Amino acid sequence: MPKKKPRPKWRSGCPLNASVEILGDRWSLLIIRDMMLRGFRTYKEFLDSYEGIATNILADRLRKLIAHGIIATQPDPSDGRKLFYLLTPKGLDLAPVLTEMVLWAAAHEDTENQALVRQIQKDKEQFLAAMRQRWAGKTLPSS
Amino acid sequence: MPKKKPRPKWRSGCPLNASVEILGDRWSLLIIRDMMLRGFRTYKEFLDSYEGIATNILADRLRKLIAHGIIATQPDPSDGRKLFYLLTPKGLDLAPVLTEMVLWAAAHEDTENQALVRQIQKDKEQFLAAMRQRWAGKTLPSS
DNA sequence: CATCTCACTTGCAAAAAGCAAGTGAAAAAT
DNA sequence: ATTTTTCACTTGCTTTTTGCAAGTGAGATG
Repeated sequence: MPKKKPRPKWRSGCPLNASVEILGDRWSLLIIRDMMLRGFRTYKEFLDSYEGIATNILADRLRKLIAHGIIATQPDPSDGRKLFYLLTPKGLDLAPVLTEMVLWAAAHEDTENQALVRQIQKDKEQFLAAMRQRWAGKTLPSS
Repeated sequence: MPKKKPRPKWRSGCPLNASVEILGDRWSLLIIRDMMLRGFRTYKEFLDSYEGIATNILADRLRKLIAHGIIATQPDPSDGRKLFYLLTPKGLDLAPVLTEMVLWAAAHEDTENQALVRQIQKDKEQFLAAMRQRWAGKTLPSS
């Protein structure tokens, strides 16, 4: 039988490079933020998010995040038009990355949402534990 | 007197968005990795790094990192052609971000450099402390 | 003093991002 | 029941960014 993983062929084997190739653009992490911290689940919610992603870019990023096993979809049982996008365990594991990026920007740039920032600063580990708790039993398998 | 900060005008005030606007591309964090973990300091070293950044993109990213106060330059006293690029304290503060991105990719993708990964996994805090130690007295002020 | 190295710049093609408008299936309103 | 609205997209087009190849000028090296 053929290979299961036909080599995603990264530019290099460096783990940081892999992260950058998957997440290194101006939108992917914001979509994950909206899911993880704001509880957004539908296309429309992401589209209406404050930064204003274009609809074709959103569709593309959702496709790529699904392809990378970071998010997955579930039909809304009560509305045949709607699709729920939810994190996979791999996607939830991005919480520490987002957390550190929030702390870095809060420390060095003029940003808002100081409530969240102080909560993280107060106890990072318990913030992450709470996040995992919020998502317990809600993540989806990656396809 | 005029305002010191004439509003960098982010897409939003969210700290994660600020991080993404500054670092969200396919090269910036790799340059910082090369400086932080590999001790690269010159244009040529970055240019010859494995992933193969194009020279015009490298020049552009270095300019932007300087503009954001993440790196700064210092002339080589023993060679008038050479310029040393070094991290500022703000740049060094990206260590936790890089660290978490390395751990995430190592956990979920097929990557190399398991020696580094295991070192980080064994004791993240002492890894970061060692990094700060390595850079103690070597960071530059941001212009 | 000719050649080489270093840190870039320039010009152009290709790829990606951004914008506006459109589509089809399903739900809601009339 | 039929029109209208909502939802999750797609399509077409323009602008911006990326990538590649070649070139430049100041400074070092042989």
